[in-house]
Amino acid sequence: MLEDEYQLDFFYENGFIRKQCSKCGKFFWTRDVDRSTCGDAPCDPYSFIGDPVFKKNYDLSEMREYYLKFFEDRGHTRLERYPVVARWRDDIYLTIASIADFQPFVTSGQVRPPANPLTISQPCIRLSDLDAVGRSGRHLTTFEMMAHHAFNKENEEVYWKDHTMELCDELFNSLGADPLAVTYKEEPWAGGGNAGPCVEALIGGLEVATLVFMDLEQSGQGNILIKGDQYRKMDNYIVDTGYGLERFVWASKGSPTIYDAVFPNIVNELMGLAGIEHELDNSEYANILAQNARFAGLMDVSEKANLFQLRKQVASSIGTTVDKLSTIMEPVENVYAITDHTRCLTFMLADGIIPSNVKEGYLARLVLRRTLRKMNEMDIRIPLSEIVEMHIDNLPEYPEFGEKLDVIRDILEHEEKKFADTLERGRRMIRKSAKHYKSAGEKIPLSTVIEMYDSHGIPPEVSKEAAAEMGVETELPDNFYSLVAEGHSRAEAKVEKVFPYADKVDKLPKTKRLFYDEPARMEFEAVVLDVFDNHLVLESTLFYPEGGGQPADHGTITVYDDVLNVVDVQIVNGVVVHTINGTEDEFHLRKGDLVIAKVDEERRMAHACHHTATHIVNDAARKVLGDHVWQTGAQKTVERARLDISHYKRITQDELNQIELIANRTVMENQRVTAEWMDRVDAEKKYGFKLYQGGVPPGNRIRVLKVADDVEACGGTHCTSTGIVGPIKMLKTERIQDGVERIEYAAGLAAVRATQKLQSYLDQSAEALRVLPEHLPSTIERFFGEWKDFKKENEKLKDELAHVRVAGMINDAIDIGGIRVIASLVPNADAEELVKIAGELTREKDVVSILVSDAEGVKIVAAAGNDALIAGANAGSIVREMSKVVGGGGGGRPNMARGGGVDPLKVNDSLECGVALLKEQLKVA
RNA sequence: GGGCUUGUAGAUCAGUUGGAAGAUCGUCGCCUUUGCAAGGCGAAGGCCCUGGGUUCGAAUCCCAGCAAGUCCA
Repeated sequence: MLEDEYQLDFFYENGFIRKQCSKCGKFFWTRDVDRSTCGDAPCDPYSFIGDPVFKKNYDLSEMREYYLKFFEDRGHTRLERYPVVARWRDDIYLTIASIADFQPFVTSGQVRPPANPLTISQPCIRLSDLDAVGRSGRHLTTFEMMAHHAFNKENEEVYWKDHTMELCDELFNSLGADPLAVTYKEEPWAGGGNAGPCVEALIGGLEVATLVFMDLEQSGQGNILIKGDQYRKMDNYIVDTGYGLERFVWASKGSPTIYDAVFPNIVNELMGLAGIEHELDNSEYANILAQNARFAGLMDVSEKANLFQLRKQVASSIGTTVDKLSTIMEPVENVYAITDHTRCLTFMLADGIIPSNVKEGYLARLVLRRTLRKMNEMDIRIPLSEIVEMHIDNLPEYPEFGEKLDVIRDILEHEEKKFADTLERGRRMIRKSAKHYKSAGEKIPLSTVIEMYDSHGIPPEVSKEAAAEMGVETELPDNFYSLVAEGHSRAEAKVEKVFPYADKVDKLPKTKRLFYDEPARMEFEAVVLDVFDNHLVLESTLFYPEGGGQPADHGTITVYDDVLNVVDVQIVNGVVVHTINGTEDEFHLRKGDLVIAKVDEERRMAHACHHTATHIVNDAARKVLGDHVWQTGAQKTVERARLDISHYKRITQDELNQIELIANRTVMENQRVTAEWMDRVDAEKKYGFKLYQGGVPPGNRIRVLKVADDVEACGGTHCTSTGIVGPIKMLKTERIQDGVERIEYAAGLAAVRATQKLQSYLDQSAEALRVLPEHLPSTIERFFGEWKDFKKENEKLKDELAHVRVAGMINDAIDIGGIRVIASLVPNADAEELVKIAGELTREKDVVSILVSDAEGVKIVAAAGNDALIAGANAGSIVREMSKVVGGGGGGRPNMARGGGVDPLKVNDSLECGVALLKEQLKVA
């Protein structure tokens, strides 16, 4: 079936023939009648190294510009790149392909494309082959996907396969590629719920472009089977191409590795710092790298076993040993990886990712720490920010990077310190553990190494190294990381809550939402469209459904004489569903009834104040903390609101005060709050992706809300001007994740109430201490100091008291088998005092003391001096038995034990019991 | 979003089965020394993160919170 897809006029008219690869069996198109292989790895090895495929060599910006200009000249609109962090999507963190820019709404046909056809060079980040980066000679974490896209609809076709192939082929020809060297391999493509035929463009053994003709979508009813899944034709069909900028540059230069082609000056600089002579003019050295890249091109080197295979092949091809080769290659590979990783970090941080322990922030930290480890290994002792600065200088076509330099430097310094601390902490833990296993004469077990990594972030090599310094071996198998993964329990798939009547609701027309046009109106009449149990759908409503962190409106709906309470309002696919407190039996509503409804105005106003305040605070936070601040969540209630923002440090009280001041200033300026329905594409162009801080709404048109300098796509109900918000009172900050700060505040009347509450805390505290509130800090400090002094003095007095008492008590000792025994009641003494007395008494070696007190129930302490112990006395068992008598328990060591009970009347019985037991122990009849 | 680890003296950390809060470094005082480095003797310094619970008794066990670290999606 799919075969027909590739029978293009373009091929036939341009002298191509379809062949089947003699090695992999796949079909491909070529102009070369003698060719028998498809041109892709592993069927064809790299031939471009040392033998560039284009007539001229290009650096990144030249190549990018050439490409974009080429497509611009051929009717495409050039688009600015999108950020590497996919702010407009909630299903992926990073931009992994140019088409990701247009998913999901443009590709689904819901939103018109920003231009059609268009061309773009989109920086992408893929961390899936992290281990291969540096080793394979071709893998990068960050690359630019140059692309031209055409979005076709039935009866509105821009262009499809033939023209796409034509453009691609023309591009190669214009760059001076040998037409006979270019092959186009057929390779059906599927991913992310879509699929379609695809052609890979290959030259010199290198895949440089992928041309996807996306025209299928996954569907249970589909009749096209690809890789076991069913697909069906889509109404719209999309030309999704991807040309690897870095690969084009590499192919144009023919350097041994892609790294030497893409950022040669930084590679050289770092090689120098690492003390490696990276002389590509040296043909022997260049040959090693080239051979490595050629062989690596044929395999996946992210696995250790494969890496060894690679080494073996390269070693034998140049006539050396694996060991010798490894000592040459490993440092070079590390430097390549460092160069690549730092470029990745440059894009990540400049586009606003804050390193964190969750989400995309974790990915940034992962790359960052990996880089630091490699730098450490290579003994490159410069701040990370210096390398990042080199990249920024190297990428003048991204002027926005330079503007972020100060924040980036700050973040990097902070992260470097953090990692150094973590490692130092880890080394200490390992040393401790090593000491333990050394004395036992054992290796450090795997479980410890896993825990060090999993719970404390200490890479296994670091553990091993630290242990080795102590002369202890470490158990560290090759499949360490998979063992770590095994230890993790599988996350349970969460069951998403589905509205039970979703099917029926889907058939109803979308509810007219009146609250946008008439934000001040609270009463309305409407016709009932349908009723499901206690859920009610009206044809129009003033009730705001929960959304955007704003809770649902409450209120009443009156029908005939029944007043029904609305306790929840949700929106299901554009249909607003009101939930009534009660069951259907209790009220009598039918389709077509006319109801009078009233929204709880106070609740709505409180929400509106907090919602508008949230935008104001967000704006103020960005002004105080910096432009990297990004809203990651928000929630409003009647009493308070909270805003989560990305920030790499804790917010200080001083900063919070500033935010509060700026926010209240915005309020006092009484600026108009405006909401405007805009075309999505226009809005994005005008305001950027900051629009989507509160979430990404669906649809072609979005509601753009402007509050002060904050512009966001927001569907909430708001105050009409900032003055109406009233005072904004900061309540607290909280660190909900590393890199995410939560600010809590109250606005309007809630702010006044919050302030009053704080005031009452102060007043109550001041009153309790009988001072004025302004004297609280000094008074409390004094009190706390005095309390500590009293505590110490109390301790001292008890010591002295014990000392004094002891003198009297020792005289009352009775002799039991040569041991002096003091068994007595010490009235009102607490356990602490008894211990002191007993301790004091038993400094005499031949003494056993059994003390009982009637404070707070019964306290019992027994102690035995050294001679008494030898004679058989055991305070522990004495106390245990005595405690039973008074209805409690106790125990301790033979020389000192404590216990107690609840029955003070049995104090004497208990003492007698203790003495009797002691006699037994001392074997005195 | 899920998992794991940790909060004890100024710092780094011990603290057994629940039963007398410790070590090392640092600080202070005295001694030794021509001086420095160091050594000797001694001292100060603890809401054992917070709040509940279990218990005669909690740094220790349980629950909740706060703070910190870390792995993964």
